[in-house]
Amino acid sequence: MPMRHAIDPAMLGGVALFQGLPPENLKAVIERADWRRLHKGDAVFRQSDPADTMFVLVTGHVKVHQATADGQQVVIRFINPWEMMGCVAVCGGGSYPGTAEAVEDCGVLAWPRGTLDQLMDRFPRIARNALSTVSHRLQDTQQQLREVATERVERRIAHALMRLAELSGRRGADGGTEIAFPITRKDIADMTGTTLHTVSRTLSGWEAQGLVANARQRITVLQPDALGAIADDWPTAS
Amino acid sequence: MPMRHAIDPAMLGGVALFQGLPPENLKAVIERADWRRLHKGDAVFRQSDPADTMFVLVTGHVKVHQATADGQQVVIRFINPWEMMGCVAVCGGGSYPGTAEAVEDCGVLAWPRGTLDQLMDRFPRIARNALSTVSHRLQDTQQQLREVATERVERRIAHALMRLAELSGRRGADGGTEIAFPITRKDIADMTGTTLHTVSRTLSGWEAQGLVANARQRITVLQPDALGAIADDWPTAS
DNA sequence: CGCGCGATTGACGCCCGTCAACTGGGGTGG
DNA sequence: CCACCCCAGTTGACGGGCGTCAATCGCGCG
Repeated sequence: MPMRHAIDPAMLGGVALFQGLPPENLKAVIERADWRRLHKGDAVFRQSDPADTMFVLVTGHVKVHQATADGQQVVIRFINPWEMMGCVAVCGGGSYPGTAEAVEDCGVLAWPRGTLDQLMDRFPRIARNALSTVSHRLQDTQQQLREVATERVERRIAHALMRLAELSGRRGADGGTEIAFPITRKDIADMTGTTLHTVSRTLSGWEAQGLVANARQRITVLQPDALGAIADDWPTAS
Repeated sequence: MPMRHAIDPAMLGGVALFQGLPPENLKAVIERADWRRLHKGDAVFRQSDPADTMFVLVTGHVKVHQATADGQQVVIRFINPWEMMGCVAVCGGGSYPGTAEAVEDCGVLAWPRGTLDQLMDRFPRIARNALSTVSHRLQDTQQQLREVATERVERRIAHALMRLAELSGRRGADGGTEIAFPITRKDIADMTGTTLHTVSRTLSGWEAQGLVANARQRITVLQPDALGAIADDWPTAS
C-alpha cells in the first residue's frame, strides 16, 4: 500500500498505454494497480500460463523469451523501465506466448485483466493506445523476421547490438554506450537466430578492431557508426 | 454505388474487425466503404506509401510482401476473402510496411483512415476487435520468427505448407487439399527464408513420396499427417 | 578459496545458398 | 489458330558460412 503511493502518477503518463490521459485519470489508473517486487531470475509470467495480468516495469530490466518443445530458445525482446509486458497476451486472450524473466531485481505494476477491461471501458483512449503500441510492435517483429530470413549472421548481430544500445544504452566511462543490463552471448544468439559461439567469435573480432568492448555479461558499443556500417552494408571505407 | 449494395452486410459480420456489431451498425459501416476491383498483379497498397486506407478483401487472394533495399523479398502473409489488410499500418500510423499484391482478380472494400477513426469512435467495439486481431497476428509473427530462427529449412517449408492448406485449402479432385490460389516456389521460399531451388528440391522429394502433388503455381497436400510429422518432428514410422 | 557458469577458440563437416543449364507449358500476338 | 517466347520449375555441381563438438580459461559468487 505505501509502495503504491511511492509511484509518481506523472511517470505513468509517459507509459505509451496511458499517454494522453489527464492526471486525475492517471491517479485512478494507478490506484487499481498492484505493486510487486522481483529478484533477479524470477519470472514475471510464464509461457503457456493463462494471460490474466498486464504489467508495467518500473525498475530493473526483463527478458521475454519463448522456448520450443526441444529446449531451444528465442529472445523476443528486452523490457526497459516504463514499458508494458504481457499486453499482447492479455489483449489477444489465451495464454502468454513467452516467459518474462527478471535479469535484475525489478519492481512492476500489475493490472488483472478484469480491471484492465474496466479501465478500457472508462477510458477508451487506453484501447486506442494499446492498438497503436501493438501495431508498432508487430511492425518491429515483421522487420526482425525479414532480417533473420534474409541477412547474414554478422549483420544481424550488428543490428541487434545497435538496437540494444539505442533503446537500453547508458553512457560508459570511456565515452562508449554500455548496454544497461547483464546480457549473455547466448541471449544475443537467441535474439538473432544463431549460436553463442558465433556471437562470441564475432564480438571478439569487433573488439580487436575497437568497435566494441566486451566483458562478462556486459557489452559496450564504442563506434556506433562503424557498427551501423556493418548492419546496413555501407561501403566500408577503411 | 450499385456494387456496394451487392455486398451482404451479414458477411461483414464475419469479419473479425466488425464482429459483434448489430446488423444496423454493420449497414452503417458498409455504407461508408468504397468498392474497388483489382486485376491480377495490381497493388492494393505499396510499401512506404502513407497508410491512409484500410481494406477488407471480398473476393480473390492477396499476397503481402516486404522488400529489402537490395531487392530481396519476404512474404508476410496471404490474405483470404473477408480478411483485413493494412489494418496494422493504419492503426499504428506512418506508412504501409509492405506491398499488397493481387494474385488473382480481386474485389475489396476500402475505408479511409478518417472514416475508420470516426467509426471507432462511434463503435468502440471496433477498436477492441482490432486490438484483439493485431495481438493475435503479433503472436503468429513471433512464432514464425521462432521457426525461422531455430528450425531447419525442410521443417519450415512443411509448416508453411500446412498453414497454407489449413487457411486457404480447397478440396481437390483426388481427395487432397489444394492451395486455393496461384503460388510459386519463390513465394514459399520468401515465406520461409530460403531459396526457390531448395523449395523445388524439397517439393520434388515429397512428390516422389506421395506427400504432395505439384503443378505450375499449384500445390496439393495429399498426406497432411505425414507432412505434419515432418513439421513437428514426430518419430517417422515409414 | 573453490566451484560453476559465461566466455573463448580451434577443428571439422554439412546444410543449403549460389551458379548454371535445361525443360515445358501457357499466354499472347500475329 | 498456330508459333513463339517468356516465365516457372527442375536438377546437378560446388563451395562456404556457420552450426556442432570439444577443450580450456577466468571472473565472480557463495
